[in-house]
Amino acid sequence: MGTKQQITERIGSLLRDSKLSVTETRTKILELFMKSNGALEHSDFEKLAGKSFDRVTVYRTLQTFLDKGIIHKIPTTDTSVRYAVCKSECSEHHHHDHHIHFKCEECGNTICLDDTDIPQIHLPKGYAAHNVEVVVSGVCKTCK
Amino acid sequence: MGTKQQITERIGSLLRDSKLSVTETRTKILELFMKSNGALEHSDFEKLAGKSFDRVTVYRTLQTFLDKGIIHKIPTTDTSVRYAVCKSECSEHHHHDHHIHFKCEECGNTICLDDTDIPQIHLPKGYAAHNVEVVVSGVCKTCK
DNA sequence: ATTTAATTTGCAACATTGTTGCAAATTTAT
DNA sequence: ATAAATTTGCAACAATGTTGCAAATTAAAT
Repeated sequence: MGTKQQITERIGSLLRDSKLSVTETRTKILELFMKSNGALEHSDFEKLAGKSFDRVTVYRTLQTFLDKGIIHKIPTTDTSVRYAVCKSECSEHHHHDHHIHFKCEECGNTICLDDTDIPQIHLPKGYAAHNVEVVVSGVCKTCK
Repeated sequence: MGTKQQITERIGSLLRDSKLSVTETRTKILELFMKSNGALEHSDFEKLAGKSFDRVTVYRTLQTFLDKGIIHKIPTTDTSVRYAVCKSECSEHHHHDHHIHFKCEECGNTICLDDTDIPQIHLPKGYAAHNVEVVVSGVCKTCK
């Protein structure tokens, strides 16, 4: 993972690569993503960081990160929107974050399974598939 | 599909089978589900039915239908919650609504693909899968 | 068919979540 | 160091979801 210093530097590069100003809020939000080993939703930022930044700023920051391909959304069956950081190969125009997601029913954590194959889906005649989203729920490694 | 009379009768049976009172609101909401050939979200009911019933009643009715296994939720990457009617074999305790979902990027419609196989996912060691949700997006039959 | 009991509905009030405009503060470029 | 551009926080608002309770509707019992 590296020292705090190193992490901050890595986040700085990530932001500069995406042509974004390196601000305190953006750095802190990315730090929270890196610390948590799972997906985060909006309300988590308030819980994790208290009132250190404004709700509006969080919304705007997450939207910016989405636009730049730094994070991606994970489908849910409730009203919450969950986000996770993309792998380094992702960019604004080219996403390599095709992977399945796993939600643990015990700890509630959602993680990206990068090394698990995305299945081939054999659709009925006449349908064209552009994207396949898979969310598996069950019990994760650590909760077992 | 049958006459309006027949549909109303079928909905009545469905509700009675689930041990629910047959009310105007419930009947009308189920009618809307049957008419639409796709998933519906909360706001659709206000659009489709105007102010014929209260927002609160719609929320409560959808929750009741979920509890009884009459409808199920479909995962999305936004804050909306989409619902679709379950097949007849579903009940409060035993759900057979395991199927994948397809969202058309053209018409925005989400449908259940009942005859498409749910893929086997080979998870990393230590993970146990209880449920697999698949949402495919692309272009549907009619929009092609 | 009436009456009674149980359930459902609609209203009001509130809580949570997400959005927009704009001035102040911060960051980047000169 | 200064100017330009961007980002942030505040206020105000809009949309979405929840709860308690009285009135209305539905189901059950006579």
